[in-house]
Amino acid sequence: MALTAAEIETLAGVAQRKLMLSTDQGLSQQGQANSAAFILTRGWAFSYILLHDGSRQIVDFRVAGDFLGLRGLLSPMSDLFIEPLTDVEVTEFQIGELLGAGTKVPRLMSAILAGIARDQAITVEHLVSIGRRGAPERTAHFFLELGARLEEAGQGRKDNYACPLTQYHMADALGLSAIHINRVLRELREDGLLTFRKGEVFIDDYDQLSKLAGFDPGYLRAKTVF
Amino acid sequence: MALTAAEIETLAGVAQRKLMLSTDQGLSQQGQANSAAFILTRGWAFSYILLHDGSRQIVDFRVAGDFLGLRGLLSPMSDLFIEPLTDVEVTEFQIGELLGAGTKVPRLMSAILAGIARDQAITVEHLVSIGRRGAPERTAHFFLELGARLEEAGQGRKDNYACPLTQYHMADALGLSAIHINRVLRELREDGLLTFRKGEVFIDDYDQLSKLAGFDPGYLRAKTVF
DNA sequence: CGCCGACTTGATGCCACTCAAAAATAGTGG
DNA sequence: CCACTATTTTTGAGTGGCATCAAGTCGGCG
Repeated sequence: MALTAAEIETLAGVAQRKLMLSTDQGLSQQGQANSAAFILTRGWAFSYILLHDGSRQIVDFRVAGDFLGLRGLLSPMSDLFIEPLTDVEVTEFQIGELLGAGTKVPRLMSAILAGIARDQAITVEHLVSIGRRGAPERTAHFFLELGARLEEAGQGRKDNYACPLTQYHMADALGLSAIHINRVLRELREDGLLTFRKGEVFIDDYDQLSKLAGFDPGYLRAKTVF
Repeated sequence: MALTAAEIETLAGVAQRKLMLSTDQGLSQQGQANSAAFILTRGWAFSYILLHDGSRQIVDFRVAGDFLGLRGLLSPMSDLFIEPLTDVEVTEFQIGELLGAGTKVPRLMSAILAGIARDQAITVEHLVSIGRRGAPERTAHFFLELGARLEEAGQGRKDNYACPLTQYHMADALGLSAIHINRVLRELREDGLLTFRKGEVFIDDYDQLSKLAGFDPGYLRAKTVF
């Protein structure tokens, strides 16, 4: 988001410490205890909600550069859990300090708000997918979004990237059953659109897939206010 | 959210002008042109996304006290439209001024962020509903949330409130067809749980309905950071 | 009175779920 | 290195929830 050197220095003054976490260490409660949040610097994580009947809705997969646990600090008793999906590296910071720095450096606050707005836009797009797109379109859209985000984060190419998800993860993110995800993936593969194999995504026909999904990456861009 | 007199005065210094709008006047583009956003002070509005195939996903219904169009200012080319559902009264403000006031009065900034976090929590809850709840549970949850929000806004009781929605609105918000919404409403009515008639909602058995929906209003509360 | 939007109901069909189980892959300890 | 187990992927069969198509009812309004 192109901060100046001075702004990055301010941010560095806030950043607290790097943490390494592995798959079994949830980090939603962790942050809430000491009102800390995180920026994910390496690996994948995901945020989800657990329903009373045991089913799970994954809200988003988080990759390098994304905030983690911001909402938990602004909303009490957040039932939104966050878990690493791979081993991850996060940098922890105090929410108060970050916002304090933001008040001193308006452009920093603007960047924070832009990040929050982007997360909101992503959630809305997921809502649209689940609410109004059929299973193949939804699945296609999912992998296109991931590709765009990963490429932006320097984690691969938008049409070919490593992806540590199981089909159960995809199912819980897309509001489908894992079995049906499997069938949809096969269909997309046989149509020469997308291949998911052994933790790697190959988008075989980017244009056709984008057209199928109605994918427009506009919502992933954020705008600074000041 | 209990601001002090001084804080409210700061807010009043920001507030620009009251506008009256009727059903046919969209207000998403309106705000973006002059980087203004709104607080809805009377009436109902709704935000939605239009898909290429003409279908519509309603993201949220907005009632008195809610922000309108905040995201459009933080995210470029927002494809999120906002429209009045009834005649509405809004107070317009400049986003820059609001945030400027926020930097001077940290508790105000905290309140703004809490509002944003609440909106995010609401969107996530809709995502969960559409992704993992069946049609009756989803519909029940919808009316319970509306009731809670309206009661908080002083617009009725959580178990009995005026509701100017058509079944088409509900369908597009809940990811169902209007026809199926109709059947679900009948079912809920016949089970003595909820009655929707002529623009008014009666929740006949609040506890049973909450249990059916798995409704927990915790996510509607926001927390101040400072 | 005639029209139009919203609501209601019935019939039919498909998309995606569930149940069931085999095959492939990964992880583990001997 | 191999046997053993757990996890993930894959496929089949049957079912059901919700969509779509079709048509009729009700109420408001010009």
